[in-house]
Amino acid sequence: MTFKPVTLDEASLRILDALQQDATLSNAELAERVGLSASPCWRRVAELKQSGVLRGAVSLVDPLKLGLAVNVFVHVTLKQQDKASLEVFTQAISQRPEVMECYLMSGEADFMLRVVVEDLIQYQTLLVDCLTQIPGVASIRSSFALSQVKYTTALPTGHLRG
Amino acid sequence: MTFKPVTLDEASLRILDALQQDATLSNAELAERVGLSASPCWRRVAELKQSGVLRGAVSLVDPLKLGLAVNVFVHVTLKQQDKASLEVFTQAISQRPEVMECYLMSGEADFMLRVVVEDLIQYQTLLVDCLTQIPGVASIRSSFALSQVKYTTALPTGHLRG
DNA sequence: ACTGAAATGGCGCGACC
DNA sequence: GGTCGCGCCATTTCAGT
Repeated sequence: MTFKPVTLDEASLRILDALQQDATLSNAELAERVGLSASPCWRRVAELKQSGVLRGAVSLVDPLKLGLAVNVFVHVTLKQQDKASLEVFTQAISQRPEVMECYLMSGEADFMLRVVVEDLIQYQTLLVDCLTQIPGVASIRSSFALSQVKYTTALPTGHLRG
Repeated sequence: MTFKPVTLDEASLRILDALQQDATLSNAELAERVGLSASPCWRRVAELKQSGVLRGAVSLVDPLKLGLAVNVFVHVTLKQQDKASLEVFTQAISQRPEVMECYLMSGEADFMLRVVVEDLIQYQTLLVDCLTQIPGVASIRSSFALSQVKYTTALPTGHLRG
């Protein structure tokens, strides 16, 4: 299980902050930025990786440059909430590349997805070819985003300091 | 404006796919993976960067390892939807590190946020100290995620191929 | 546990085919 | 788009404090 938190001192938190902003930093630059010298900095990064705090690094792409202008939030309810139904839905959703995020929700809707598509036509295709085909789906409600005001991958670390 | 899409051939799409999965790939590894040799591969990456398709690279951190177990979706409506009100809200939200995403929505709610926090106490703090303090906010509705079923930063590229 | 030096080896990056 | 190769610099180890 990946569930146990970790104790992190100030230096490690600084490292996480810096790397969440820019993963291309060389170890030398990173060390300078967090106020360590190269070796201990490198050691901490290695520890953070192997403890699973740092999960890897990814490049970020501008969705508009790919023509992906539309974010759709999809609220899905299932006919039954038993484990098997959830599993089926989860599996079906996970392999769809348009589905960026999926959450199991409390309250009325069972799942909420963020889907990114070029246009409404393409969303309709996803809807009829995929979502409505998944067994156990009772209802689907879609909300459309007009624009993305903020999007970050950098988790807050303030709660772990004073 | 960062709005104009770009024409991308198969090799560039392969590069984007690879880098969206793993930004730590060296140019040599990347070249091999996409079936190019090093120089042309490097040239393409440079072009993708300067055309703004590649926006940079970030490290991803496991939220549970930081004790950030709760995702909250917050639906906010404003008293008026004029430009000034939107601007005020946008500004206030942008600097809060707990706010991971914010979208301007069509339909009933004006904004939708994804907020990540340790627990409900911390969410309550954000609510009363920040969200309800923003001038022009008419109503706030919160939905809680029980778990994150899928989360990816990798945009789909399939729509740009055949 | 951090520092600094030092060696090695990979790779960025240009010139040229 | 591919090949070659120089030279830089980041990574990694080791000894020292």
